Amino acid sequence: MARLPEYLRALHNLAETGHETVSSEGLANAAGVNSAKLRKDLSQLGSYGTRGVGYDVGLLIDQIEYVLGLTQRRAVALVGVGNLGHALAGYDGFASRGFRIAALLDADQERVGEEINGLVVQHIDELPRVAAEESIAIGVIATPAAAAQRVADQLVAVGVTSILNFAPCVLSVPEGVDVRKVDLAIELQILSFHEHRKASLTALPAAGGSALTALPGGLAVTESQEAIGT
Amino acid sequence: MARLPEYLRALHNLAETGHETVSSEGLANAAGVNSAKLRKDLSQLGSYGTRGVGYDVGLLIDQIEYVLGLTQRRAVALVGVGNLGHALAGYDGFASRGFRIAALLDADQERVGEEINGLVVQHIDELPRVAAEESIAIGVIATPAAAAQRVADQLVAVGVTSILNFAPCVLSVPEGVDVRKVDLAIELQILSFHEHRKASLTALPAAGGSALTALPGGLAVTESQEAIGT
DNA sequence: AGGCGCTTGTGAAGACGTGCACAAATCGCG
DNA sequence: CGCGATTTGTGCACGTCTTCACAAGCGCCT
Ligand SMILES: NC(=O)c1ccc[n+]([C@@H]2O[C@H](COP(=O)([O-])OP(=O)(O)OC[C@H]3O[C@@H](n4cnc5c(N)ncnc54)[C@H](O)[C@@H]3O)[C@@H](O)[C@H]2O)c1
Ligand SMILES: NC(=O)c1ccc[n+]([C@@H]2O[C@H](COP(=O)([O-])OP(=O)(O)OC[C@H]3O[C@@H](n4cnc5c(N)ncnc54)[C@H](O)[C@@H]3O)[C@@H](O)[C@H]2O)c1
Repeated sequence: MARLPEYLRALHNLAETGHETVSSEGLANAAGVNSAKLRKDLSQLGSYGTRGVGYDVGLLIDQIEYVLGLTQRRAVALVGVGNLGHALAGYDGFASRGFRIAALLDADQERVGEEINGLVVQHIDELPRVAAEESIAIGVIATPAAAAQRVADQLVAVGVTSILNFAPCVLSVPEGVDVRKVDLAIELQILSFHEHRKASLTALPAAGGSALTALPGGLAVTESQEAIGT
Repeated sequence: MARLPEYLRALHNLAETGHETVSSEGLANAAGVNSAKLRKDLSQLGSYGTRGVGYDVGLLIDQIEYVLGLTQRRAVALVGVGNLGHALAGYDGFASRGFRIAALLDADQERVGEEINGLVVQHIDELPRVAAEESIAIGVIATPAAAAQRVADQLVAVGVTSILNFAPCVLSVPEGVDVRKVDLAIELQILSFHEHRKASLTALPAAGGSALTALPGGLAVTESQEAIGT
């Protein structure tokens, strides 16, 4: 389930604020989901809370971290140390959430040798050696779109089976390799769509427009968070 | 539909490579989705292709851009010009996809006055004035999680109804305000989950483990892209 | 003009996710 | 020890999304 990491983050927050147990409703609130959904997710997971009491925060954290495979600190290789790559390399949120940036790689000789956050940028051709030394589990692509497919192929070639792609393009990978994409422009465009929809609704409260102007009203967008509490 | 932006990007690619028309199958491939799904999405949209030929690329781009509300170049305010904020401010992919970064805001006096990409960082207290001047449509939050809710409140107070949040926390906003969240650690954790699942499957090909080790096999994660072609 | 191949648009079936509502279980307290 | 308050786990129904499959439509070639 894609919501498990969200629960995990909320649980860590709760643990830091001293809570030892939490009810499904409390955790659901903290994670921004329905309590029934949360209970169903957690029951799928096999972990058990105590009826009448709730869930043991520490136990649940361990359970979720186990299922997510976070018991081992996975090594991440970051390819493309440009504008975005720098920000990612300097981000401490990875380390605190179960990951270790094990290598920074770039094709630009100008960048090779640069040190960021205690790591030295290496040339992309070093990838096979680095992968062997560090047993890279996840590859992050932060290169321009034109280079992304090639980098993906290189990552796959050295045995990486999970890729996080920031370049705005679709990657072709062999079966068994997982790709997740983050595209900021797409996120903005989805927001823009909602803006447009909202504008159309207020401007034309009682239908009337052409098929085109009336259209945006009925479309749905998933994965969004709208209007949670106040 | 959340897939429209993906189609749009693929269409722009096709337009640049000289294609004038495209079949649903061709576009579906380029966007990494099923062709039937794509046709259904496009028919929902009301735009029409020509049977036996396909879709007119230029026309379809116009249609989708209209529905997404990209005919007007929306103004974006970026709050939190730190590690990540710098990368975003320096990113040219926004401008080319229908957006204009209209303001950079930060609470740190040290950062106020700094110029990035032709824009000067202003103090967050200037937000009301900036919003009035630039008619901000979308707010991007790139501050630490602890400040995110406060910033969101400030954005809402000046009339922003769409927020893109990079801070790892859930935001409470009034009804009618849309929030989308991007959390890189969550993306990595989902990949880690898949790694774990794959490892469990190869290690225990014929069941046998405890309930816990057997569990990761049956869980699904949406929004991912797995094994598309080769 | 007619037929043929190709492509769209869509009906229907199935899979999937969501949320309600309630029984079962546990704890605390009298 | 028993009862009530509380909370989990889940059966069920409903709506949505996905995919297949095919009829209808269009253009081209003869
Ligand atoms: N900067 C952002 O905020 C941002 C936001 C969203 C998406 N993106 C996307 O992220 C990607 C990177 O953006 P950026 O702003 O950092 O670009 P950038 O040009 O600053 O950095 C790209 C880096 O990749 C390196 N590179 C190029 N080809 C390579 C190869 N074959 N192997 C290894 N390294 C290679 C370059 O040397 C450069 O250092 C782009 O696809 C962009 O669309 C960036
Ligand atoms: N750097 C990354 O690659 C990365 C990746 C994923 C998520 N994030 C998240 O993005 C956020 C920012 O990360 P960062 O690395 O840029 O942090 P950062 O500390 O480098 O930058 C945060 C900036 O926000 C400013 N700020 C703080 N409070 C503010 C307020 N109330 N109003 C306006 N500005 C305020 C600070 O002055 C600072 O400039 C964090 O929540 C982080 O978890 C960052």
